[in-house]
Amino acid sequence: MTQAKAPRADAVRNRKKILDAAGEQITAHGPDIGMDQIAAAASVAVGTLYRHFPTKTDLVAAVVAEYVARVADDAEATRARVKAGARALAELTAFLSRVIEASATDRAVKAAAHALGAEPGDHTVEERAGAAVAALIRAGQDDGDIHPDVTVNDIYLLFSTAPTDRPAADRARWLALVTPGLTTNARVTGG
Amino acid sequence: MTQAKAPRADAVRNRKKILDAAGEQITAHGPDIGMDQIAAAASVAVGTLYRHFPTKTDLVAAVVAEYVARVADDAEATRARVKAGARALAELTAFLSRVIEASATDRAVKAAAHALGAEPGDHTVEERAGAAVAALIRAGQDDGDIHPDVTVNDIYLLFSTAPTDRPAADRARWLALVTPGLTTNARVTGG
Amino acid sequence: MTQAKAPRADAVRNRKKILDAAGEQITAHGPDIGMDQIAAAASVAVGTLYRHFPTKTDLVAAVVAEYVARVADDAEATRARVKAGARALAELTAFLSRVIEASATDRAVKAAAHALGAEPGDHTVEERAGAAVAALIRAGQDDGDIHPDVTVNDIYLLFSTAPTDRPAADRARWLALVTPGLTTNARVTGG
Amino acid sequence: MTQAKAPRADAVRNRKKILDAAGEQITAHGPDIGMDQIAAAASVAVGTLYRHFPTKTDLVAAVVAEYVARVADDAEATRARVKAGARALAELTAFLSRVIEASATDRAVKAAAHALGAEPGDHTVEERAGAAVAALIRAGQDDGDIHPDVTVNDIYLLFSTAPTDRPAADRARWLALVTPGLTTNARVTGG
DNA sequence: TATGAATGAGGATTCATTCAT
DNA sequence: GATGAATGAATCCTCATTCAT
Repeated sequence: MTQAKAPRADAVRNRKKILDAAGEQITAHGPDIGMDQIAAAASVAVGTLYRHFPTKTDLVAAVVAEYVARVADDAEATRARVKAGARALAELTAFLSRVIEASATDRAVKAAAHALGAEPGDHTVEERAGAAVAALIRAGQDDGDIHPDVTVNDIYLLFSTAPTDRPAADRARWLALVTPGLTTNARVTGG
Repeated sequence: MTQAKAPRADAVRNRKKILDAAGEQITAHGPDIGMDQIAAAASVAVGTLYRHFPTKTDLVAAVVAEYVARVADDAEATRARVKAGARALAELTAFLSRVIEASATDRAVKAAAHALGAEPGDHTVEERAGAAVAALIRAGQDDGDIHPDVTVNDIYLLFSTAPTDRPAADRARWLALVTPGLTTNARVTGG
Repeated sequence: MTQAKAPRADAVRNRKKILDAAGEQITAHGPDIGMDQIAAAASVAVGTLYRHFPTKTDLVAAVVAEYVARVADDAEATRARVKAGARALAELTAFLSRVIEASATDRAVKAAAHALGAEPGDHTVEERAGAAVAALIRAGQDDGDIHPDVTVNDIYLLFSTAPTDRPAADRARWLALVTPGLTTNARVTGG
Repeated sequence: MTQAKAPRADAVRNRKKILDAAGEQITAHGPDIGMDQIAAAASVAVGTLYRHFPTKTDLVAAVVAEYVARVADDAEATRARVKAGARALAELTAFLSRVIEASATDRAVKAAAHALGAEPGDHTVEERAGAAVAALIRAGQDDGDIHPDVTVNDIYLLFSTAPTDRPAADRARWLALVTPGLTTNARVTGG
């Protein structure tokens, strides 16, 4: 009913600046980076930072949310490609790989979130990603490539345990070790 | 003649108390737990704590070292069993499982170590574990159970990414997902 | 247009309060006085104190600098008087006396500075004082009152060895003992 | 009446070791050196150190006392030489110089004593030094070399303000500046 | 609304001193 | 008597958060 609070052009701009700076700083210096330093990196005063995010926890949660949103976008794009005919297993693997690479950049963000007990604020985004990944899995299972037991939670489990802070070679090897567990004939007892 | 410098009885006891308390507290409250709190949990004064470990980093390193030593012991016992005729793959998997279960207790300790840049002091222990694991792998490869590409580093990679802070069900599922990558017929292209 | 960044009024006031309190506290209780106590004496929180002076060393250095500045002012005023016709030797002696009296208040500050290895930040002030004193000496030498060998360093040497922590009578006696060394016919062998 | 507590050979030896070590350590690292470190330098345990000196203050006082005793010895030797015919003023000056040189070594000891509010324990020694110096002064006054106003306290005043922590050149210059104040024709008005 | 100064609890660490062995 | 481990108050400093301008 009330008007949607007109311009706020700079407020929006500030929010973005802060979010970016926070991501960079946490990535670069770990979760113990100070709020003052984040503010400085964003060329804002601490007060402004606190106006946008009442708590450090809130800020970190927002950074994580942004990251999750990117993952969700990627997941949906991947699903679209599969719908258009791409092989599901290959796409899923590539998706996993991409996410891990991205995480390697955002390194400590997860740690920060965990350390602060930050709760993901926006469940919508997660559901979006979840739906897309579920579709990918189902497609792969229909192809007969992905093991029937595999669920979305398995993918999350792998995400959350990926060696994002290790060198690229380790990350690649890890993906290679982990992929068989998703495929049809990967069961040990299958031999 | 050979009494080893009389009165170290309580010092030894204290060292143990501190190490245990540190493990518990870090596990329970993360790496940012205060030294005072660890001291209190060990029923010691901070000074005592600092007499045994000159730095928080040193303390955490010691906790990690203790944990690593236990893993090394387990690895050697496992190797012994295999030498005595047990099937290598099954033993290795069980070993992995056991280590992860134990880690679940020590939860944040690794994180603390990493956050503080703690260096493992005693490389001997690591080598001990490494040798035992290498022997296990070789035995499994001789059995034709373990994939020829698998190395000790792979095992470490899995260790370090295990979801130690997740519920038991997740840990079990993770192990199931990851095992195929170690076995002979786990190659995707094998189908 | 040219307002100099509005609201520094209280910051300035606080800086002054801190500097004063620090001087008093160090004077009264020596260099080992705690930062918390200085803060309390200044009616400020420790944080404020650290915002103004990032280190105890910095704070002490600032206190010393303030003191040096006052000395420099006095030196210049004295030179001005001499330029206007006053007798140089008498003025120099009086100046020495005044500085020592002032020092008696600032007592342990020098010790604190030394103990903390505080470096004087503002060499300008020292040069200002040095120039003024040099002029005084030269004038006195032109008068034939001050011994030709006397240099600015001699004055500094006397400053730094003045018994600032002794009762007034001692300080006066010390000045009397030391003055002959500066005058023309003070050479022992001159007799 | 009771026997004088027989041997204690090692106790005596320990006391000496501690005193020496304390002197060295305080000289080298200032008054804030730890008791543990002094104990280590003396190759004793802290407990032993505390058996001999119940308090850090006591220890420092003892170190100072030892130093004062050496000065007293020198003073008496000097008086003896004057009694045997040496010129009093020259001897007094040389004595002053020697004491300052020695002090330069013991540097921070005085500071330590002051910082801890250490009271000189053995007034006998001081009286011994005082008597000798008084005799020297009187002899010089009888010679007509030393100004009639000069007292023992003046000498103490100079002692206590000597630039013991400055380079040798400064110490020499200081002595030159200060000597005229002690001699007969040092009065300004004498010209 | 943005700014940045102020707050003050909390953290790691030190060190004189005590006390069990 | 000697030893050295234990104690714990005290110190310097940091940092999330509040609030006056």
